[in-house]
Amino acid sequence: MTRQRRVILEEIRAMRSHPSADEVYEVVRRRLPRISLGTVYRNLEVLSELGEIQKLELGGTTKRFDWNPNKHYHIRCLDCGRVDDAPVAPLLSIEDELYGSTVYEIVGHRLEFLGRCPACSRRHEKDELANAG
Amino acid sequence: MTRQRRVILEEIRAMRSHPSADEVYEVVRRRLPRISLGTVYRNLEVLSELGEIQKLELGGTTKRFDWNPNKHYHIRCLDCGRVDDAPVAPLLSIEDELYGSTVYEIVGHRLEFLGRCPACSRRHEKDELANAG
DNA sequence: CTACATGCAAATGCTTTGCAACCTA
DNA sequence: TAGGTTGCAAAGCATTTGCATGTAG
Repeated sequence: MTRQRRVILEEIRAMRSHPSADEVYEVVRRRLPRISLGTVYRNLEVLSELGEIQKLELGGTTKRFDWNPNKHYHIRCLDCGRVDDAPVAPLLSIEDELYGSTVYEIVGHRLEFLGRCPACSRRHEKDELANAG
Repeated sequence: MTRQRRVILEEIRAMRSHPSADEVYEVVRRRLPRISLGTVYRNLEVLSELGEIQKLELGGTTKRFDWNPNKHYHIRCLDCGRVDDAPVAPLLSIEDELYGSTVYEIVGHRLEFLGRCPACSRRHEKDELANAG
């Protein structure tokens, strides 16, 4: 556990959001100005393998990281990419529906909700009005 | 509707799989040797906007395309990336669980199953045995 | 004829990697 | 001091874009 790894973990836990590697880098840099982006990527990988954090592969190009390593779902804004936890209980038996009807060995599932956050929702309404007028 | 666009659509429908842009390119190239990868990307985008095909943003780095534009779920092999349809009925009311408990305007959801395809399953078992012995 | 589409190549954005120097246990 | 880790820079990969030319309607 190096200084860099410890600070990265501390900062992610302090943020309590769903930052990209680059966002983690920007925050950690305030405490460790000489840290490199590569180190951040490597440690985010290690920390998620250790089960300290969770790597999120949601839609879009950028991976995100979650201070909370427990299984839960997320909702993502289609306009700005903002991600929040989705307060929906895990679907415990959904995978059972596949037994017998797939050739795959089932390992898990991923559920993501798509929507518009309040800020983008307002902007969107305004655009609609403008287009209608 | 250019020759390129028509051929791309025909080939995706003939494949009936879940090809990446590059895989579409390789197949279409057999009929149109001078087509460019950029054209394939642009047309896949247009065709999915037209509702002729569907763009899939599953986990992993690569986007895939589906000849079937209707909503349905998929299962992806964690080892080789193979993708198949998941024979699970769409969850019609799952989004209702979010009403009132999220600040987002809900637009939809995405569900993906993760597993191991038969080929990788066999390979995995062999590895387990090797490690145990 | 005009607007849109193409081929090509360069650029983009995110992520990974090779390597020598550097810590940490 | 041995092995993992770092900073740096370059490479990798999927995708997008600028631009001059070509083509469909």
